[in-house]
Amino acid sequence: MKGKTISEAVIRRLPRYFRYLEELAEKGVERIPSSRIASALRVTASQVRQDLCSFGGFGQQGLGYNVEMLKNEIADILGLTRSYNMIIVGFGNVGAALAGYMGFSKEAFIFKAAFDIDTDKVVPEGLKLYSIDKIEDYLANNQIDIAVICTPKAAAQSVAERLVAAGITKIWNFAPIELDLPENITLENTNMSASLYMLTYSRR
Amino acid sequence: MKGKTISEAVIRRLPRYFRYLEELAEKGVERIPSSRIASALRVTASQVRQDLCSFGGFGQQGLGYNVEMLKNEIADILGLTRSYNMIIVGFGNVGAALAGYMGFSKEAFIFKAAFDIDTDKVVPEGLKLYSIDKIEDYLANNQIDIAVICTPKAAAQSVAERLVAAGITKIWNFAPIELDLPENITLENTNMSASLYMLTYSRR
DNA sequence: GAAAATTTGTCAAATTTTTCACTATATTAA
DNA sequence: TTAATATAGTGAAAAATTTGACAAATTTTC
Repeated sequence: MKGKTISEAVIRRLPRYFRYLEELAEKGVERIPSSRIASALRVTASQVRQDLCSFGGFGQQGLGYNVEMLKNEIADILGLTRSYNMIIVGFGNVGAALAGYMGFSKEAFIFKAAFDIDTDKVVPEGLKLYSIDKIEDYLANNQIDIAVICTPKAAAQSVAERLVAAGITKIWNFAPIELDLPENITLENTNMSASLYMLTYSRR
Repeated sequence: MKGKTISEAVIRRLPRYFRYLEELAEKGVERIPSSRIASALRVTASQVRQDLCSFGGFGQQGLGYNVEMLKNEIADILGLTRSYNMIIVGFGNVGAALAGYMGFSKEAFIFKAAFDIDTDKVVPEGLKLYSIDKIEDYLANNQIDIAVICTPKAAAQSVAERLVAAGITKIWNFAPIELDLPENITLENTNMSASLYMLTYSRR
């Protein structure tokens, strides 16, 4: 299926493949068959092959896939080969957790600054904390790719509007509210509850 | 479509409907048409109607849906009308963020205890912190519905196995690793990176 | 070196999901 | 009271996704 555009469904699975391949690479695994990827991720081997084939087919019949090669290919598709400057707005528990989170690569995602009402909070080495009033100033003088909203629900919409007005086009929202923003803004919501509800919902 | 089983795709959207309906209810909105739900959630009105209809059709032609009624119905489907006792294993940034998170209803989800190597950490009022060695003891004496894993990557698999051995069947995993657990364990992964990667991936 | 085993790539079928188009019902305005 | 408007429910078409099956390529075994 080379040359075709990669479908939404495939893209959504890429982060999982990527993370698993990172794990394998760390362990020094060099090659892996689709069947093992499948069982680790609880999907079918056919799906893994179909997915991987949709952007090129890097496997080798009889052998499996080259872990390093596949990992790099996926990183490239996901845009992880460059770096992104980020700011966090609202430095409460969630903001602090993100700033300290070890799950994403430190090279690709650079937390430049955090903004909060309380500027006396303790922040990790290297991160600067400013008053939330300074957002516009800061954005006028610094090139920022992604803004993360971790404010309480009540503040989220107005903060989002200010960010957009200041030129931000990619927003990662952790506030538990549906933001109403222009179509051209790329908005990703991380609804922590959603995943939890899948545990309380009992299938069948 | 009454009577039919609710499809996977619909279930995954229910938490979003639910959160939006909570918002509306808070604002005192009594009725809402599918078209408004659709634009708020950036989906089509047709999909909203189809989804809601799949578990009963609580709307009224010409009028829209009753917010309170719909919210309760979804809460019921998602299993949010009872409460769940939870423990957090690994009380770092992420564990602390969850314990303090305001996004999910405090009635339904009760954080009973946290476990960490360092028992001197500060925990919120009402939550007890134990040494991670005490997990088995604790689970033998307390009825717990859901365990949340927030340990570093390296500890996650072994912690998960201990939880399963101690009788836990529902695990919410925040550690950035694919856990390998028996089929009968309900496992939900929250991969914080996944959502972020959707921002760095540029469509088209 | 031949046979057996492994494993990908890929086509096509099966299934699921989404969208469309229209009917029925309710409300509002004239 | 009637016409216009708004809106849910629903069957069916369309689109997207997943699964199954198998040929082709490669490695391993004997």
